[in-house]
Amino acid sequence: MLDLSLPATEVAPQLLGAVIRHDGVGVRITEVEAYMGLVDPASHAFTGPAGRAAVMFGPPGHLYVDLSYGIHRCVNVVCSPDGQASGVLLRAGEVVAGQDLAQRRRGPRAPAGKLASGPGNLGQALGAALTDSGTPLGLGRSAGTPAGWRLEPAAAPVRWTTTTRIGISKNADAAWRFIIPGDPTVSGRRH
DNA sequence: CTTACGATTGCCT
DNA sequence: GGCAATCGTAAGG
Repeated sequence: MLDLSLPATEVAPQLLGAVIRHDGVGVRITEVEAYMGLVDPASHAFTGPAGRAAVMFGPPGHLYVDLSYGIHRCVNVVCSPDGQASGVLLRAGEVVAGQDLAQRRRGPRAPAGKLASGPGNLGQALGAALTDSGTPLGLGRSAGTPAGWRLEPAAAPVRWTTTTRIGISKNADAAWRFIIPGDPTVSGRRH
């Protein structure tokens, strides 16, 4: 049973194999990272609830979308109870619905099998915008609502392993990256 | 108000 | 393997 009010390090492995859907595209998640708020210098919430990180301190089950390097939209799932901040960054996945739309968003040169590999690419494939930050994430299999954000928990637990996180300089030793080993859509180093 | 800096990507050598 | 692109924040004057 998926409980987003748990700390991100607990939630992260449970998101592997889950499917996130938005605006016509569905992605089966294969790579995530946990960010632990006030106790994690690498987290955007490390400096407190001001500014962009405010949503991270809000209730769990909402989105936190961040602009990276001026270009890329990174999609996070807010975890921990209201008032506490932690979140799971979705880094990569396999497009399982809306292939054509995802390909159009990523451009004709993007490899068809890696439309959502890498945090920026995943955000682009899903059509994530900065204004989606703070949006509630619908939980469970979509009954009929085609629009909006939905998260379908994994049907069965998947095998996973941990590594250190990618592209950060602070708290770089924490093994808070979770991947499905051997999956071809995982970005960057595979261990 | 001004400046420096990324939870990255893709093109170049 | 190296590096430029690009813009919302956060930090500093």
